[in-house]
Amino acid sequence: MSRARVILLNSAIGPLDYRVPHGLQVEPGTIVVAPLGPRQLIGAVWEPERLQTEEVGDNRLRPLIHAYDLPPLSAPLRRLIEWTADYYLAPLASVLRMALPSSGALEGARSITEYRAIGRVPERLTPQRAQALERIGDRQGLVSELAIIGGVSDGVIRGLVKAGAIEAVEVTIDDPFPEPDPAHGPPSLEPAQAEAAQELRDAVDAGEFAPYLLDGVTGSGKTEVYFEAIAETIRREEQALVLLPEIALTEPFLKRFAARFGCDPVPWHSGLRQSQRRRAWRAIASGEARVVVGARSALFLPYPKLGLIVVDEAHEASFKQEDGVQYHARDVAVMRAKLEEVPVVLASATPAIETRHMAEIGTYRTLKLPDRYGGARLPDMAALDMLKDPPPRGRWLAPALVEALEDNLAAGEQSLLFLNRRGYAPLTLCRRCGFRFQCPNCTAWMVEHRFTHRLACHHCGHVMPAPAACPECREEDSLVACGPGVERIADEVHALFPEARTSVVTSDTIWSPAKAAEFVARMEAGEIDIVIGTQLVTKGYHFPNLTLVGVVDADLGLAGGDLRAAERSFQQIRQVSGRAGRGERPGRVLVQTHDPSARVIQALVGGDAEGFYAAETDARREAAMPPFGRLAAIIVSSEDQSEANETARLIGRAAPRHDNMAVFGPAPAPLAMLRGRHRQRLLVHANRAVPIQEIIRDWLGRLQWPRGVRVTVDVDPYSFL
DNA sequence: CCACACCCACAT
DNA sequence: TGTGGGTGTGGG
Repeated sequence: MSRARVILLNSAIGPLDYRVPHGLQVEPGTIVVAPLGPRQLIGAVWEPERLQTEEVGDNRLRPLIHAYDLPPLSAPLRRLIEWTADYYLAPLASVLRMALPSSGALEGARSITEYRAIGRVPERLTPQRAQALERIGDRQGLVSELAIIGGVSDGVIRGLVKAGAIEAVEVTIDDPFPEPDPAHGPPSLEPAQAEAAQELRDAVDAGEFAPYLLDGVTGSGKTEVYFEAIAETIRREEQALVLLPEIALTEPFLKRFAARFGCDPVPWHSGLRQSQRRRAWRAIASGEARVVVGARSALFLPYPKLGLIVVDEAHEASFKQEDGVQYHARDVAVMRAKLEEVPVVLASATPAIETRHMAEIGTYRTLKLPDRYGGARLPDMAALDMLKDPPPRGRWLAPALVEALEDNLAAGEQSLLFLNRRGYAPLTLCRRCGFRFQCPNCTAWMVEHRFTHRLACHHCGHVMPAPAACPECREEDSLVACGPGVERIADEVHALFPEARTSVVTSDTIWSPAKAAEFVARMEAGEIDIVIGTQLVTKGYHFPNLTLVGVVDADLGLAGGDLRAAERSFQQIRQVSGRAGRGERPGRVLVQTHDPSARVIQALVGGDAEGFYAAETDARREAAMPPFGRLAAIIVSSEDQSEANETARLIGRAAPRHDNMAVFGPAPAPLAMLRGRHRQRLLVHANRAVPIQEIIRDWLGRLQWPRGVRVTVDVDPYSFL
């Protein structure tokens, strides 16, 4: 009897064995439907020797219900799914789910039935029938369409179908994607670019695992370089995958892609509609989709002929998934490239310390683009001391920055103010009784959004109408906004320059590629003088007339003091600075800070990236922090605070002792309550050589806790909330 | 995870 | 005796 071991799309149960009924063809990777109790679940057939299960006798096996007529998940993808589940301590089913589309796409491509005459005259040729056949000729369409063309009723057409004069044709409505043309818009590359492009083309041709760090300052033309590797991949009729950190970035990418290759690539992101998702998934799985550009989730799709992976803006923290399977797309991309035996390019102007380290020890090859493209110069940077030369009370822009904005307006050039804080004000309090608006579900203040007249929690999405009176002391007009958000800066700009045309760019205003496109178009048409934006505007965009960048609060990212705070601030301010002076006119960057002597600020202003990175890297090495050591966070959460605390203590007490490993906590997580759940955290810190996944799996696997308590492990955590 | 059996508390 | 909610368990 033929058996199959199946991973079901149900993260609570392990692999199960099924009987393969006669006539069903399955092999590892085949996507199947299997019965589970009274239900039917989708799953994937796996190599039995790679999965442990309790042995079950033949007599207890139920038969598989269906095998989809789709290419099986390839062996490299199966290994990637296993590796990801293993490394990030996630259920196999959860990782498998990322490789499969929602069930709709598994059914055949959507099709409709059209009809056309086959040129045979029916036995009974009535005048109506003759007229219809005459007029229809060799045209094809729905019954109703043919009836209109033929000038007859639907019934006549149906009669002709029955009489065998017209036949049914199944037509898929999933149009094929256009083929990008590598010869469409050949680039003009500068010598350093051409050299890097050649090396990448060679790597694509070699068809081996080869990780690259493509390191070039903002505006140095990294995209053009990896486009040449993509062109080579297309020529070889293989597939290329480009990962971008946010969908807001796809817009400028798509434009440049279309200019180079004559059409759009296949997009993959969370904003796709069901039908688009199905069409894209099927095109990818069939190999028809040549170039896919997507968010992290595109990484697990079943490319049958993958030839190249590019991770653009590879330093971006948003590549780390923070819910569900907490994987880092940059790292998984490298692993996929290794398993698929293809090159992978990590492109960044501000590579992460982890990535730089891999390059330094020679694991990654570095391709450096030292200069800006077309002779454009990096912007001049200066720090503004907010203690020495502060803005007036209730304002946030220092006089020197206001002056610079004024000059830029007069010169007809565009400016950008960067503040990584959405909304109007991060905190609202009552002047009379001191009441502060807190989220009922989270340890967080409610953020005022003046555009929508609401208070919102940025962690759980809880909203309330902006109140007129204090809910505590009932005093009216006693509520004051504390601190600035981008909306408040926009207000200040309006007050200072009533004639200036402004645009606030945050995830509240740019929530779709279409919105991003609209913003880009308005910028390029010169319809915006001053952009006020969050980190959404720090990357990817290229506006030649943008010559001034003001960083409203350079100290913001340094608060909290987590492992990567300084690095992140440096990257963010560097990236946003990179928006200035990308055309012929030079750019200028003014950085507002309360501590101009801070290392980050000094490095930014002095342009000493190398010195900054060297110092940060030394500090990490000293403290045995990543990449020199390993971290994992264990988050225990429950709606019941004492259950969460109890379980966290239980886990803490059971902590195994190992050389070169330490367990800290439990302690309340920095976000002690999130979405109504109380959270405790333990932190595991170990030497690089310690197999922490294995240790944590054993450790937690021995313990039990009440239902309702969730224990999640974040391997290589990025967020320390 | 989901469906279902089981048990107990409380209403009828 | 009936019903509903909480709890525990099996699912191949």
